[in-house]
Amino acid sequence: MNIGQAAKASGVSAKMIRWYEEQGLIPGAARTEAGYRIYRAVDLDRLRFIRRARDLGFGVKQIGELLALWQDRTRASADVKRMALLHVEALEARITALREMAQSIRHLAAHCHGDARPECPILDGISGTRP
Amino acid sequence: MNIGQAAKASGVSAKMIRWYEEQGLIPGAARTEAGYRIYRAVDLDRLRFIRRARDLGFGVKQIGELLALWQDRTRASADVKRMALLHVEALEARITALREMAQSIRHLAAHCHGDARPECPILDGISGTRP
DNA sequence: TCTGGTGCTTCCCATCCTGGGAAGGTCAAT
DNA sequence: ATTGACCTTCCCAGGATGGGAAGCACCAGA
Repeated sequence: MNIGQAAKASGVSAKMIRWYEEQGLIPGAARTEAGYRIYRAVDLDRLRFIRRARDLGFGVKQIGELLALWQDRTRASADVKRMALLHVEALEARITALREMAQSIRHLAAHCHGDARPECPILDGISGTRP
Repeated sequence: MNIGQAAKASGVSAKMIRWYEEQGLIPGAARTEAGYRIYRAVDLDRLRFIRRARDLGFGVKQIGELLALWQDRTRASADVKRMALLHVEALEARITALREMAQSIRHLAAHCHGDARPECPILDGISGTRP
């Protein structure tokens, strides 16, 4: 299977497959004589794992750790759970930050007429004219 | 006022001040004969504006637009409000995505014993073993 | 006046993940 | 044999920030 087919089958673009290989997230693929990368079904499992982990917001480094845990038949589920919950906390921190931004802007916007007049509490708020 | 003092007074690091200048967000500062950038009080206003806008999650391009609106005494407040609410929507989209990630992980983790045993629904979920 | 410490300058690198595109080689079907 | 789709590597971009190096400028104290 060529990289393009592996990309379609796994949902990871060919570009990203090459990049994950470069980052050490997947082992260097076998090559044909012409230099084409060759993938087998088992490689697709790993790619799909990576894609799902990415969809869950894990970073490359964490995905590496998850892959190691996945391959380690003797790992304790506690190790995985700890990683997962730490990641949830990180996500929640980002959510909180974004929510505060949105709330601040909504607050400013609530006082803005939003008509043809130039007076604008939003710009006043950002500029500090109206603290 | 040197760039270091402007940085302290505005809350924008010297590095970022240079970068904003390069990006066209602030006009090229005047220079001493030795090449040092010179800032005046009015420049600080602009820097503080940028910092607050950044704190609200606006990107460089949007901050440029906000600055233009800020300087334009004849703009309609509706224009500003539209931008602000669009940005709120963008923030909410990101929040939603992050919340879905966190929720998915929490769901997987809820079924994970988190003890010394190797069985782990989290890894099963990511790998697709347990769809 | 010399000197040391601090601050300024530019330039490069790294992050984190993704995509675009160029130049050139390969494969398979016509 | 030609063509079109696919592969290879390499470079570039983004968006915002920080680290650090090499070299020059400034100021206070001896």
